[in-house]
Order: sequence, then C-alpha cells, then structure tokens
Amino acid sequence: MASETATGIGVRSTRQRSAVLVALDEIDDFRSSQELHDYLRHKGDNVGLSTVYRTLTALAAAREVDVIVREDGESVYRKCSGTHHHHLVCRDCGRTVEVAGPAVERWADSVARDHGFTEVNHTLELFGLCAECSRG
Amino acid sequence: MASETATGIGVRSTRQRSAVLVALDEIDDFRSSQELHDYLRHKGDNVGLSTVYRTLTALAAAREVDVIVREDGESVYRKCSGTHHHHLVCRDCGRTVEVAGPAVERWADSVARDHGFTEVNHTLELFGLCAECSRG
DNA sequence: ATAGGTGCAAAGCATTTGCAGCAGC
DNA sequence: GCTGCTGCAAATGCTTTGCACCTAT
Repeated sequence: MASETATGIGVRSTRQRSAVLVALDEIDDFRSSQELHDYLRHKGDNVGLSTVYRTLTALAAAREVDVIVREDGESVYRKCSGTHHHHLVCRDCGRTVEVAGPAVERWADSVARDHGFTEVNHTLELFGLCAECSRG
Repeated sequence: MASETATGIGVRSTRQRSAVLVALDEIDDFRSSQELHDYLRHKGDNVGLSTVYRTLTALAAAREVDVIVREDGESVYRKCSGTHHHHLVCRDCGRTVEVAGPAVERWADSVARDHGFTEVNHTLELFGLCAECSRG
C-alpha cells in the first residue's frame, strides 16, 4: 500500500505496462511470457520481450497474477481472483478453472504441523483433459 | 515388464547407471542432475553430465524416481517409495518427508469429475522450514 | 559383431542483465 | 531534469542433441 498506481507495480504508468495488463484481462488461460509477447505483437502493441518478462515477474511478486511452473519448467501467468485457490488446467487447450479446496488447505496445515515444519506454502495444480478436448 | 535388468531402464548394465542408482540410494533428498553429477565426481565415480541427465530422465519416465520441478524451473530427483505420495520439503536444508493424503486424492478426483475433466493428474508439494532450520 | 550407451562439445531455450537512450512526473 | 522504464543484444544456466568412440552382450 505504499504508492498506488494504475498498474499496481512500479511508480510510473507506461504504455507497455498497460498493454500487458490489458492482454492479461483479455486472455484468461495461463500464458508464458513469450506467448503474451507474441499476442501483444499481433495486436500491434509492440512491447519488448524483456519488458514483458520484467512486468510479469513484478506482477507475480506483487501477487497481482498467478504463476504456474509447467512440467517443462516454463512459467505461465494468469490474472486471477484475489483469494487463495488452485487450478484445473486442460493440458490440450489450456482452458483453466479456478478451484478452491478448504479441505486441502487444512490438510496441508496439519501435515506441516505434524512434522514440525513452519512457514509452509504449497503448490497444487490439476492437469487433465476438459470435456471438449476429451471428445477427440 | 519386457526385459528386467539391474537398473530397471535400458537393456544394458553399465558402470555409469549403477553409479547413479547408488548415489540415489545414498542421498535421500531431492537433487538436480548437476548436483548428482558433482556428487558422483567427488566420490570418484566419473560419469558424464549428459549421461546423468539421460539416466535420470529415463528413470523418471520408468517411474523409478520422483521428479519435482522447482520454482526456478530446475528439475530435482529422488528415489522414493513406490506408492503415490507427495512431499514436504524444507526450503532451507532440503530435508524431505513423504506424505500421503488419501483425502487430497479423493478431492482431486471429485473436482476433476465435477468439471468434466478426464485423465487428470496433479502436482502437490509443500515447502516450508523444518524444525531444525526454523530455530535459526 | 553389433546395437545400445557414453562423453564431449555445440546447440537450444527460457530467462536475466548491462547499458544507452527514452519518457513519465 | 531526474529517475525509472524500455529495449536491444549479450550473457546465463539448465537441458538436449549430434556424432564418433566404446563396451556389454
């Protein structure tokens, strides 16, 4: 809450940051930095690749976007609701559903406590084929 | 079950594969390919880095080792029990505890079903500070 | 003998960084 | 005008691959 800006990150409002934010609003599946960069390029919003990387990294750090590290090690980003949740992602078309699992959170907490661990966070993502894609 | 060998992968038994398998037995935290390579090197078991990569990839494909993709995108490997489980990992010292969560598995299945997804698998890892490390 | 395995060095990729120029404030 | 932001290109770091040699069977 130090200094509120249009983008939520940084101190200046620039064309590039707005463009990235708009793109994230338009797309609502997880996309990599490079994919977002291509998307912007095709729209005519030219933004340097490094800027896309820097912006997404900053947005993720500010918790304004969710990040998932895919199994191939590539990071993908998506604008999400503010509350804690996980994702059910179609591995074919990328369609994403936010899912909340209070039971899982409680389970994670108790497992951590049982083993004497503190400051525990968790990663949990579900990957499968959505109804559309499984009618292949 | 085509052809059973000493290592569980490939058709030949080589010094290099045995060395990697032994190392995995000796260490029981998650280690990257490069870390395992260094470990072997210090032991005097010289194995090419590419061979370590190839062996770990093959072992993971054969489900003989577990893989976790860390947040920085690096893959880390560990020999684990055969049954399905997840991990509670100390982010400081790397100490790892296998945890089973039948409730989580059921939850994942039902969430997937509710959304019409099929062939769903999930990634779930807990990261925190173990008792030792939190007494900093 | 012959395929599979190995190792080196080079290539591939995603991502980060140095630095000069540009642009909000 | 300052300072932060941008963008290019170079650098980084993990991982994969081409290819010639080696070795278990």
